[in-house]
Amino acid sequence: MNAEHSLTRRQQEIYDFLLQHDTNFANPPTLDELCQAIGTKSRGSLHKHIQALVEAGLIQPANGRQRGIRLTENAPEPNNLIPMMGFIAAGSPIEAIENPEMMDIPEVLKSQGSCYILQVKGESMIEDGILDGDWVIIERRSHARNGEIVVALIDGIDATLKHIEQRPGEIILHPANSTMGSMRFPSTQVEIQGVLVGQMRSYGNS
Amino acid sequence: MNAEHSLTRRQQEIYDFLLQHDTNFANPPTLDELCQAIGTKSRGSLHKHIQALVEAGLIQPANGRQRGIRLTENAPEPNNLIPMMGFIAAGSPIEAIENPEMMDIPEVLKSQGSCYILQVKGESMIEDGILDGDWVIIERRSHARNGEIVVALIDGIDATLKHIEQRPGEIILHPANSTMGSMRFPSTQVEIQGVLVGQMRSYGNS
DNA sequence: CCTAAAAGAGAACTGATAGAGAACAGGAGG
DNA sequence: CCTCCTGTTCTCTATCAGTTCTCTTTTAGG
Repeated sequence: MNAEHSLTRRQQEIYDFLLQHDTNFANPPTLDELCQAIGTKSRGSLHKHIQALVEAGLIQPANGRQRGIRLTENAPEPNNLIPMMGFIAAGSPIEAIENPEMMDIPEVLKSQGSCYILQVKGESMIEDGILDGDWVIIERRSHARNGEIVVALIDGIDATLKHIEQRPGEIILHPANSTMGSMRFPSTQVEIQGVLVGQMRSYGNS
Repeated sequence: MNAEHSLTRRQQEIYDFLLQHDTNFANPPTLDELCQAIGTKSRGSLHKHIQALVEAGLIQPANGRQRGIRLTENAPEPNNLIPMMGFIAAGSPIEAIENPEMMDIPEVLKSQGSCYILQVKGESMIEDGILDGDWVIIERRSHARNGEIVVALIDGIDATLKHIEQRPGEIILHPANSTMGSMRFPSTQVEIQGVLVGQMRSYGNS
């Protein structure tokens, strides 16, 4: 976005310290604490460096109310908002929602890639602890490793959530429900739409 | 309407004290008692902090009749950040974490009340789709309806996640694992610490 | 050697937080 | 009635943290 604001020696030093401090302590350091840690006696001088880092977008500008020097990354959750796209049931098209609601997802439940949410209908994955009504977080991907749980599109119409087993020329989809059988298709007939990376369930608030 | 919901250092300190006091004593503390506990000499100053906490919705506004500083029933956590408090395994104390990490939870996974997160160890609830390593969101509550899944504290030591069945004078805890049996205790021996309201699982990033 | 950028020291200012203490109101109880 | 307890409101300071400023020292490059 902006020009390459290369950091000076001291700026880099301060930024590194903040990164380290961030992982070790709950509260961001104050200017005075920074002075002591970095080894300088003047708040004023240090503040000049802080300003440079703020302009570089690495540090959150002070807000009056909140104290401490805090990195931009952890303060306002950037956007972990991912869309709730619809419902998925074994053997029917994904029931899309016209106006996707965004949900704020904790970091650990999503992957690096582009994700979306589907709500599960049916019990085909019940033995893996995926129940009717659960939300699943899907990473948009067209390939998967064997054994992963994928959203598979069959004949361009039916979408289903299953374990995948890819063999030469064919793809086998395994449910996690001993009352159901596996399904076998020519590779050309199945398209991987995404891979399961997270799951959520709400109790009682229906 | 809403102020910045971030508490100041002192406000947090006072709120923490009240939470702790709440679990140890029957009656809420008076302003003077609070002064002594927190370590300040002025009721007036302390009252300013109390007002801030009232505005944040964490403390009940005074009602004339009732004396004492009392917490709001089911006070909401400020924003949607709720703390990851530790691990829960059937039949051992909750393994607390010294520095609770906050997780940003989607609205649907939590309840109105004060919540926290535990990570499940073991397979005692596997048939309800609660697997080893899952995160569960617990609402702080001391009562439950029969059939709900609760965090139950047995003899003040062992914590466990089970279905609860309350009968006159006794409490039965049911696992969701057909290889395990139910456990039966006198009511006095079991304390409900919270009720399961949500659940999360991460695939593959482990 | 000279110059400009980077870094440091220190003083002064601003606003938010915090504490002390005085004064007031309203109920409980002797 | 008066007095204690408790919550409330108020003013006056003190302290802390971030900001801004000026002046000097160090460092790097031509």
